[in-house]
Amino acid sequence: MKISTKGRYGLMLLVDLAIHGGESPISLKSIAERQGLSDHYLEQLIAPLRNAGFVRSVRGAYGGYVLARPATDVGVRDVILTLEGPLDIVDEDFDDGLSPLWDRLREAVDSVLQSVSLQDLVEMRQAGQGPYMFYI
Amino acid sequence: MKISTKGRYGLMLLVDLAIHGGESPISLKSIAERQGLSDHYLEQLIAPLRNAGFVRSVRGAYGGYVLARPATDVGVRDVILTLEGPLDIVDEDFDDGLSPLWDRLREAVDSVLQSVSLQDLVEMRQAGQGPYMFYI
DNA sequence: ATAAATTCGACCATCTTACTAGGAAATGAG
DNA sequence: CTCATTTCCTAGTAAGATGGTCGAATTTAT
Repeated sequence: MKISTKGRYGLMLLVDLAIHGGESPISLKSIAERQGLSDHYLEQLIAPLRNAGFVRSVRGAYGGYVLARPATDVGVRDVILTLEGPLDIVDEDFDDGLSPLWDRLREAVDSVLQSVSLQDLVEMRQAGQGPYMFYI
Repeated sequence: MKISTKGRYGLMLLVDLAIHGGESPISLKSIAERQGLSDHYLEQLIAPLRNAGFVRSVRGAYGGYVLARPATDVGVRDVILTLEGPLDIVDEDFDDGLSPLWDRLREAVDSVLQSVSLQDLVEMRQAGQGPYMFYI
């Protein structure tokens, strides 16, 4: 019952693009260095994000990636869905007679993810890095 | 991001015990037949449930298992926790700066599971098997 | 041309899942 | 006592997912 590093790296990737990105594209290498990740692995994660239209790519020297839409218009649920596949809590094709329970769980998760945008994550990260950080 | 068959079989097991169980113990074999599962596999699932005190076992001929507590006193969250381990949405030992998001997700899942008892599952199953079943 | 990038396809080690197999130990019925 | 029944315990295992690595082809700014 987990969200794997696929989804997490993917979100970190987009957050980094939102923070450091502007007009000109940003290379995966620079993102990987900033976030301490493997740039070769990030390639595999950004491919579906590109296909799904979250980012645009610019090939060649000084190329890289740019957010295709403003961070406020990118839903975390859609990103997770793209990288992790359908967020079924249980395997659908096996009936245990408890589907109302699994439905309620899925709705609960869905509702949280639905309510958060990429911009929210940006602010979340910046709050975490700020000089006045407290754990309440 | 799933609850595996471990947790689901475990819940089916306890629901079956709650429905068909009374004074005398019920054998895993009979449960396995009713639910269409492998009795040998169920053994492995009921072991932790026994250790956690959800069921009592009676060895020997005409032995089996009995619910240790009334179904209303058994929380679904505790059962899942016993069978699936901590229901962390993400791996804790890797900081992506997004912990508030993961915390909210865990709380949402926790709150749903917390609110459901084994007795609720019994009624859920019986409603699903009744003659007047509608999908709203 | 050359260096910096993306893109593409193959490969691999480790872990989890969902089992199966076999037997030892306990216990009630006859 | 003995035997069938049932729990209890330890291994093993096939398939899939996870989390990568590696090498090479392609594109493009300078």
